[in-house]
Amino acid sequence: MPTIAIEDYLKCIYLEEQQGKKGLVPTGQIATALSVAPGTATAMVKTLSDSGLVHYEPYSGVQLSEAGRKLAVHVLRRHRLVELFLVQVIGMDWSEVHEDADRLEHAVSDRLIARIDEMLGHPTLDPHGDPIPTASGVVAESNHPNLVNCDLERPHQIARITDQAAEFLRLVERHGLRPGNRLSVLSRDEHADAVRLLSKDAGEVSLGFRAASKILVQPL
Amino acid sequence: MPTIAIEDYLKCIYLEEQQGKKGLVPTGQIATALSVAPGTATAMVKTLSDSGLVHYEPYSGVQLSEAGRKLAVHVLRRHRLVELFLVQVIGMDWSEVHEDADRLEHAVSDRLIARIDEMLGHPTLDPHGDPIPTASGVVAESNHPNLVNCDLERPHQIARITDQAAEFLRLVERHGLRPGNRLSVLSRDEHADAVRLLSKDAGEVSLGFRAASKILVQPL
DNA sequence: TTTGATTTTTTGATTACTCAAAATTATGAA
DNA sequence: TTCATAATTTTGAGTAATCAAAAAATCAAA
Repeated sequence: MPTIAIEDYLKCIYLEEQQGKKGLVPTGQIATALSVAPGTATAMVKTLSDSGLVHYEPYSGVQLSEAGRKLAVHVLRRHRLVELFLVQVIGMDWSEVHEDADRLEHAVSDRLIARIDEMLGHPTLDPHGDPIPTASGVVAESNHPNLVNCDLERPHQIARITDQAAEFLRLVERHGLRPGNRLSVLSRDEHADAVRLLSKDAGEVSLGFRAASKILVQPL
Repeated sequence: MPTIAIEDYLKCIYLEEQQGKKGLVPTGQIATALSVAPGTATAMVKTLSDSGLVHYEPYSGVQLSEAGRKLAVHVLRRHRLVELFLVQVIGMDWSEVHEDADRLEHAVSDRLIARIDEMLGHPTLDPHGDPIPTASGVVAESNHPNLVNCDLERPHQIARITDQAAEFLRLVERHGLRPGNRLSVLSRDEHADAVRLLSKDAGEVSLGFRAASKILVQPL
């Protein structure tokens, strides 16, 4: 039975593999993401490798094995279903469910997660627009543009927020940028590091490129 | 922040203090209840004592301190609210929620438990009839008779099942002895270790004294 | 290509929890 | 009261996860 730490590392490696497009995830990146010392991540990565959950290339990084990917996706499914459950059934705010889900994902049984999945009608997206993996481990990949590379002056609908940090989500919420809402990008200024947009909900808003790239949209 | 193990030990000591009427809970009893080696329980009890959560008398046993009791009751509140939630909201069977609750009780935040409490209308009893401690730590104590010492040939209502072991609850369920159901005790035979009863739901049933003592009732 | 900076790994320790088995203390029957 | 039995504690050891700091490897810039 995988420990909580192992589940956390696998989930982390999976998410880093998703965004950083390169092949291997360096141990330092894992350490930063999980807020542990570099040596700790190296040590853990070695035990993951010994268990056959990752392929580890010293001084280069790791990559999930098939077994590791399966486990990581299973954890991610629990996390995202729990998030949606907390919003839809418990009535919590979408911007504050992440921390709770981070702990519940290790405690919910398969039986319980199956009931939740059923109650919610086998949903495919969590409250942040992230895809919910199926019970068999399939993750629907979408390739929405983000606010940095989408068309200018064109109506879009917010599809997904790819950063769950509480402070970021609070900012996003404050500017009316929750998934589903409409907006269009007015202009971008690379040098000023600024993206100006018009939100149907909260009027004109300006974001840095870093923040803007975390908001995925769909042209209408 | 208390670890999961510490929460488990405190909850266990609390429950043992409740039923075994004597003052101190022996370490061996804790070891048995938690399925750990005797020496493990002794070691843990010492760290609990060092943290001021129990009063420990070597070779005699332990007793919760005020701080320990407070923490134990807090865990118990989470456990029982989660159990009721799983039955009422998720629709799980009352006889199978204990294991899930045993893990969720360490993962639900105060914020979440407050929402659950509100959703359920600030309930006072869990699905087994056990009292749910209040947020401030008050536990309503009741002293129902059980099937061994209640009046014979008198209609009673089942108030509480004081053993959450899955196999026991399945047996209880099979004989229609769920909380709320009606029954009367027909006869008892100390030598045969048998209590015969008439259940409104499932007809005549015979139980041993050990099992019968775990079922608490209320005269109608 | 050498070197200085960065990243990664190694080393040595620590905390939390656990076990098996030996040593100790308590208990109860003769 | 004594002694065998039962319960408890101690001892020695192991696993899992972590850190700080030293050592090694890699990378990039001159």
